[in-house]
Amino acid sequence: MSKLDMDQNELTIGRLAEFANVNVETVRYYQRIGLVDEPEKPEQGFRKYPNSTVKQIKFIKRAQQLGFNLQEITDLLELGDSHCHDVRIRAELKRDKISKQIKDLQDMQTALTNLIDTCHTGKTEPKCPLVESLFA
Amino acid sequence: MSKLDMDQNELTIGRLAEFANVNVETVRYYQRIGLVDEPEKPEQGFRKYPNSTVKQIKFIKRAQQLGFNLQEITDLLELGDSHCHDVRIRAELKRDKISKQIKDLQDMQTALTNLIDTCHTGKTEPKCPLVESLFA
DNA sequence: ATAAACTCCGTACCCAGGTACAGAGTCAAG
DNA sequence: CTTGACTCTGTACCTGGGTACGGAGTTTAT
Repeated sequence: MSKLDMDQNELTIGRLAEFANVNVETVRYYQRIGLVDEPEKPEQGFRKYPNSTVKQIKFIKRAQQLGFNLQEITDLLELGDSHCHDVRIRAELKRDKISKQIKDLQDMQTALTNLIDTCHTGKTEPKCPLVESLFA
Repeated sequence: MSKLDMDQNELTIGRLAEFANVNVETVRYYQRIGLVDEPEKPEQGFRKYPNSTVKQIKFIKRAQQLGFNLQEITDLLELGDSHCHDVRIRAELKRDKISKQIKDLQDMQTALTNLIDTCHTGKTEPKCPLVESLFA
């Protein structure tokens, strides 16, 4: 095993960030809030990060895309491998929350569409019926 | 017209906030960002707000519920009565944005549901398949 | 051996949309 | 005429998810 191979498993923060497609400052931020472990600082030189941290950050980013916030992701990671049932419960809760968000947005959409229709009817009104109906 | 009637049309900030169902600090905040006009401070006593400000704040709150942010609401109010066509365009743009948000959330929902199904298949796995598949 | 590039550390700042609070002035009721 | 409730003003703080920066120290390439 060459020194180069070792290096790929012992990343500096810059390379870690590069592989994980995040900013270096983001990694430090995740460490600050306890979402990612910070390796001990060696006597000599810079901190070394294992390859697994790349995966962990990618996990975080995927979970964010699913609508989990960082606190929820922290909780998920703390649950870890052991409490599969709890993880599923959380995923289901999140799915339900998303359903509600969708419903709210659909209501907004409907209301907006109604307003826009109002606006279409009165062509050259002195006052915009859309604004008027929001005021009413 | 009694003095009491006058008072109802000349509100203090506290009564304004009460009628508009917002916090006094929120009114001040809206004034700070130029969303609501701040009346001149009289030589003697406190500022007086016209009843129309109540309507204006309620408009803001309704528009927020439709997904407009305060900057967009500022723009809408500046357009005022005159440019009905522009108002309609903005409403349509907002509606389109909401459509996209709904689509994104539906994608999240699908992804979460798939993960939850994965979780159901492996009953008593040593590692949670849901977490594993997020890591993969 | 030196310069560029990187890391470390602490702290400050960004966004939106407010909320909180201190200290002073003012108003209204009893 | 005093007491309690309200207003005014300025400034600081909050949440979430980062980003920026300054002045070290360290490493790597030439």
